[in-house]
Amino acid sequence: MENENSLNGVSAEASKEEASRNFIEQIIDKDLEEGKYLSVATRFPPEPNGYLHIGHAKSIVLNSGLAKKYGGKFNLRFDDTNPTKEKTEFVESIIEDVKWLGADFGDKVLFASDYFDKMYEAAVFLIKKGKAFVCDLTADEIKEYRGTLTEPGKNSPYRDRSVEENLKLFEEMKDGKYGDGEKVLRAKIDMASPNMNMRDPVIYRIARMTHHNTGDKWCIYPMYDFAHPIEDAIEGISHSICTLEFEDHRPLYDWVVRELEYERPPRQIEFAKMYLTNVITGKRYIKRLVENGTVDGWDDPRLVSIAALRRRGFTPESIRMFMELSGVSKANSSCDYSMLEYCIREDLKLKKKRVMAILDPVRLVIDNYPEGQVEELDAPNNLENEELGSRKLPFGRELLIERDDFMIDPPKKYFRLFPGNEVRLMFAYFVKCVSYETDETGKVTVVHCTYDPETKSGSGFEGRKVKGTIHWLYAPTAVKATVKLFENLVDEEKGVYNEDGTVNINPNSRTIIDDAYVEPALKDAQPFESFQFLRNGYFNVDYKDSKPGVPVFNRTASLKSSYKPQQ
RNA sequence: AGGGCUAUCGCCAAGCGGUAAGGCACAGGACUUUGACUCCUGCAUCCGCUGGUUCGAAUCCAGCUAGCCCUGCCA
Repeated sequence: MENENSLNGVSAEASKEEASRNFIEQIIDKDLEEGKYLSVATRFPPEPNGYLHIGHAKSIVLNSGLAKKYGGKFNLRFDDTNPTKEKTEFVESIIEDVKWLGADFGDKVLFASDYFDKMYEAAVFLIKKGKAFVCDLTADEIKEYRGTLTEPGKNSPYRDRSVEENLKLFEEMKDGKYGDGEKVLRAKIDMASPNMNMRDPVIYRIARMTHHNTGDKWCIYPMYDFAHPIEDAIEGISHSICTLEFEDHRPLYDWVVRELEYERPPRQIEFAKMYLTNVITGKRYIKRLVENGTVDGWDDPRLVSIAALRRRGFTPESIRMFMELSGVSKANSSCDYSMLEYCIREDLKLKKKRVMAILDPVRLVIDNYPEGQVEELDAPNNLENEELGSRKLPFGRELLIERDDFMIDPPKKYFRLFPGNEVRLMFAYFVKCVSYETDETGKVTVVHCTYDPETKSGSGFEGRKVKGTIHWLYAPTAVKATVKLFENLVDEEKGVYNEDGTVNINPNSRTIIDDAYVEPALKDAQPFESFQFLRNGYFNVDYKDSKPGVPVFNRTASLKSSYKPQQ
């Protein structure tokens, strides 16, 4: 019955999902069963005030995934109720990132600001019910009146204004009769509530700012706690999923939808944000790193913004797999980066061509190979996926191999090249090291080998086996390329943050290799193209630094290795 | 400290009174034209602590402890 063919972790995970549902799905199941909702509608409601990062991806994948799973709808809605922080630049980048992640929001982007008229009407409705009042207290006074965590607040002296007066005052606020901050509209709830959010929260403030969407139409703007439930209700959201810090706001959320008398009010559910261990996501920290040149920009491949992950070579599939794997709960947690790396390797493994690149070259000369002779060898692009076909590789007397694939005096269990040892050149012949040359500093400059024509790859030679297989490039046609290797931006020994608010940067977070070499065909690799460089990892063509014919490769992830160099 | 939430293997995370799933990581081994992949094997006698209820508790009760969040006219 069950699909037994699970090539990757996601489908295996998906079938398990049938048995074990996360706590949100359990709530939804129950709601649907009880007829509380007829269908599922979710949303991702970012404020357009910055770039999206891996943490936001959790919410996007969760919400859009839920809608898909339950055959419901998923909305992308900008929560743009505070013009002082928001920019069109960010709405564009967010749309791009959400699309890239593969979340289906039905081709329409929604804006909270499109509901400003309805929110205004809702506020008037509350005033008429005697549930909201215009307050003249200053911000400082409101704070004073609010009380503290352990002491109740006290009522505003303006709390008992008549409905008529409130109506008039609120309209005047809208019409611009008052200066910024001069008056606010407040919900009339309970100044003695142990929940600070319920102590007559401000629901509308005056702010003369040009809004990125509505321009100068409004000088009053609704607060999050008032606006959000209305946005959800207008869109027919069933389950409004947000993060843990809004748990205390739920009573207010419920108060708003109840007082506004919505028929099938949305339900807020909170989950724990997912973090990655030892990464920087804070805007102000990243801003500083960008400004002081520690990183290239907001999409520096060492960062974990969606744009950075994309540039580094992560795929939407790998991000989604990561979110599946890491689960959903209410316990604050921080995932190891290794889990994300596992996902990208898993996704790329069968999809990408496996080619040869030499990151740190040393010359290898096959002494008994005819000078001037060049042959074309056939090399499968992916031994585990025939569909990727094969390519021809030039081979001749002078090759380039990886410097650490040769050792003059190797430790035990080193089974690459060393004097007297024979290894296989991948897709080519067995070669045996006969001698080597060094420069005056003792650095190896040339490795001399002899090859055995009988051992040609694909010839079916079974005469003897070798323990090691190394990769190589035919020197005359190898293409020089730049390769960038990355380590965590953060110094993991020290942890992310210092007491003084600075971050600990790993001085070796990026290694730029200008004289790496790749196969001839890679000269024309296109931006965002990915390859596995055999034995070196997965690499992706940098879309910013590459130029036509001169690719720059970012290492997305290394390959795992159980080889431990011994003393 | 007033309120809210959370505590299960190094990291995620199932579990919902019947005697600790799974994944990542890690460690062995097999296989191998990537020391990769794949495949085996191992990895919590114990569920923050202490009591209690029960034939039986990670799951129920009580009390503690620790962590996170809340006093924006931010979201």
